[in-house]
Amino acid sequence: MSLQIESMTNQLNISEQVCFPVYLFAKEIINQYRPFLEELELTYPQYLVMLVLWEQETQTVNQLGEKLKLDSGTLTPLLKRMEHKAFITRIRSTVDQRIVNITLTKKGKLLKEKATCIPEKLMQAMNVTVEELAVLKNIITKILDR
Amino acid sequence: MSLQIESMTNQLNISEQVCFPVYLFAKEIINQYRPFLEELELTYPQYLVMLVLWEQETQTVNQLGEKLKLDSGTLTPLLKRMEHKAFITRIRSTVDQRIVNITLTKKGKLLKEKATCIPEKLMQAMNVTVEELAVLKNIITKILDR
DNA sequence: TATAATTAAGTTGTGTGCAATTTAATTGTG
DNA sequence: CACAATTAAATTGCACACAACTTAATTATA
Repeated sequence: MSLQIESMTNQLNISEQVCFPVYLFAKEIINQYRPFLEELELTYPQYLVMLVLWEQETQTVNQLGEKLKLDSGTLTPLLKRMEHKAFITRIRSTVDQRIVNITLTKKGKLLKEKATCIPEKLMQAMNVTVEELAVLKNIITKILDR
Repeated sequence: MSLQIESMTNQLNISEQVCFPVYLFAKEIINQYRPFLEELELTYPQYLVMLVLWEQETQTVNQLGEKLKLDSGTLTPLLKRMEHKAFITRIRSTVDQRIVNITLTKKGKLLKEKATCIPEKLMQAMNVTVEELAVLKNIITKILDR
């Protein structure tokens, strides 16, 4: 009895933790994206880079890193792989030789069309409603913006 | 004007996506845990293993994998690192030689005390309320349980 | 009871993610 | 102008995460 009570009120009980479901949820989202993104030859982080570039086709490594919260240690090899797949070009700025400009190729721009259906497909695959997503996004962005 | 409207209604606009904040949030949680877990010589996934083992001190690799949604490709090297730090033992079952039993060492059990304050510290570090966490957990577990 | 099927871990290979450091270029200051 | 400080990427090293495969052991079945 006392054992059960201890277990039920234990802060370290994994079922009580919020961080664990968030961790599982983030992994599950990436796993649900995988089959759709494989058709585009993209991983999830690479897809995020494409999302940012589809909004503005040329950006520095730094700008991408700020928007995606990734450092050059992650981005440099990731961008090299994307360059190898011919979705982007990596061209060092002539004005400031420290800066590398990342630009969408024609192939990269064309990929946007094939990607438009993905958010819809993912919602269906995960069986979530717009309302649930709205509440989630609302709480999470509120916390992250602090 | 039409460009602005296009941008505002574009499903691929990263600011419209829910998956991106979830991805950022999960990373942020791990980053907030890092300094507290470093004091215990644990990474976040290793901490999750400890949470599960603190509830039941002996479990197979399979059982851990099911609870944490990790496969042996992730768990085997992770558990070897935890064994090396003497938090657990890895002993192959004599009844079924395929099975490896993971058991907390004394050092591993003692670590629980030092960990009790972590959930509280994390809530303060991330500046979140119990209510926000409850709503988050409620929605996420509902989606994951489908 | 042989042998096929299944199961549990482990291995290999690829791709993040981040800390710490390095390299090269630019900017700031005496 | 010289030199220190700063900045942008790249590099190195370590730890996941997962797909695909292998190995060894157990179970099921003809």
